[in-house]
Amino acid sequence: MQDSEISPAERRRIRVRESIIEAAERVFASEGEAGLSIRRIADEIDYSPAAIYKYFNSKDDLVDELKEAFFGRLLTRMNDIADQEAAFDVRARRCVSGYVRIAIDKPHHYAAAFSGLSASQDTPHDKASSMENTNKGRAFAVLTAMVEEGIACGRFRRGLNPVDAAKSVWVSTHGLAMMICHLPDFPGSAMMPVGMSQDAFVEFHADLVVRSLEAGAGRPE
Amino acid sequence: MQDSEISPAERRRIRVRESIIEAAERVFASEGEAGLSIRRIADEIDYSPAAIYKYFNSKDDLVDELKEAFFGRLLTRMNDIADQEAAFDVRARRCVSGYVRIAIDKPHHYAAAFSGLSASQDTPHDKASSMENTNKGRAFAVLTAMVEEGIACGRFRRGLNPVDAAKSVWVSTHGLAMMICHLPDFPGSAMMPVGMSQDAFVEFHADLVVRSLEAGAGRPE
DNA sequence: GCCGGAAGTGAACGGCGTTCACTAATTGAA
DNA sequence: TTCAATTAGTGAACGCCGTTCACTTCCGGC
Repeated sequence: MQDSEISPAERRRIRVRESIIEAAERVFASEGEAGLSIRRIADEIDYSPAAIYKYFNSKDDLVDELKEAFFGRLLTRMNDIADQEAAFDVRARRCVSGYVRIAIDKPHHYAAAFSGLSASQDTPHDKASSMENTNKGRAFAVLTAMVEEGIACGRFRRGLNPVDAAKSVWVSTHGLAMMICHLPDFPGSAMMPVGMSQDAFVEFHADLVVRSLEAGAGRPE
Repeated sequence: MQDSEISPAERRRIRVRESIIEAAERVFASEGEAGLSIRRIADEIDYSPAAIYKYFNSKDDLVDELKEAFFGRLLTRMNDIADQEAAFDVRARRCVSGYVRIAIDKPHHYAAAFSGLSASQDTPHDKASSMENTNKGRAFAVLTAMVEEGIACGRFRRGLNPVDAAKSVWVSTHGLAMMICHLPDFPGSAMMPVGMSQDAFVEFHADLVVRSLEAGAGRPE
């Protein structure tokens, strides 16, 4: 709370640390993980490469911090959507399309955030630590709550396990996000007459994803 | 047709080329794109690194060939499923779960096959070349045909554009495949009581994906 | 037997992450 | 104010990487 508590030395340290992250973020956003090197960051902030290691243990640690920050922004967006005053169907579809739009905004970030498979490897899910404490986990919780609301209000099928259903929704949404990250002009990159615009396809897909949970006379359970 | 047409020299060349691909495939499957280096392949086949460049213009070219071969196997699998004699619903769901199972078999291959964004960058979709001629494109065509059959036989909503609907299905399937590639124990890596087994979740997701296209009294169009 | 082209090589270039011995600066205590 | 101890920052190096190039060696056609 009181800034007087922290010394000038600490303040300087924080400033430098943040300048590293800023530089990394800048390079990352424009050139992706491939274009991001310790030496490049060092150039950007006029330090020697070795200096970075006084602030981060490894490049992976640094990149992990970028990812977690990205999930933080994603979480904020998800919460914003969940808190909107709108019909349930609208909010539900916006959960999907809003999520995808974040990937469209920062494709390099999104793709990278889901690339590493180390997180659950080094600590093989020792407690319930893998989720719950991360922004990724919290964003998923927003989705689960949305599904629960849908079941409670009768829009979604009773008997659906909210966690599993939320996973399925997440996965379907993730798929579109990834596809757009890797094939930047995705709807249009497959097949001939281009079909819809990207925006229209995102809405279309969001509709289908929500539909997959809806109660209907088609077939029950 | 006649083997006598090709000279011993050509035959040797082909043998070496294939030994390179074999070695690459081996390393790739076990250690992923990160563990695959020209020097490593050279070690594996007892050649110098420079020798590889007599057979491939670049590492990217080599990797592209691995990817295309992978899509070839995926296409075979998709065709097998489409040709099965089974109720439409069963085949439709198997399209999804079978696709995902390939990603489970060869996660490194699957993830890598969708990582690069170069393919549509260098030739910015000059003709209709980006698809149609690739195994990826042909696999997608199988999916589109499946959707068309569903519409024709009344299981899927009339008015659905088959290409767009197939894209949505593909994307949802791709999402699960990717998730499993990156978080190897995916269903279970999110939230507490683990829920279903991976197999069960794949089937569950396949069902939801197919449902999203189904005709039902819920809401029309 | 000879020659041209292909196959294969070793050394090098520039870039990468990372480490380490080192200097320069800052701080807290005497 | 001075001095020791801690910290920030550096330059050079190590071992990787993809790629190139001059070079030798080998093989097939004359």
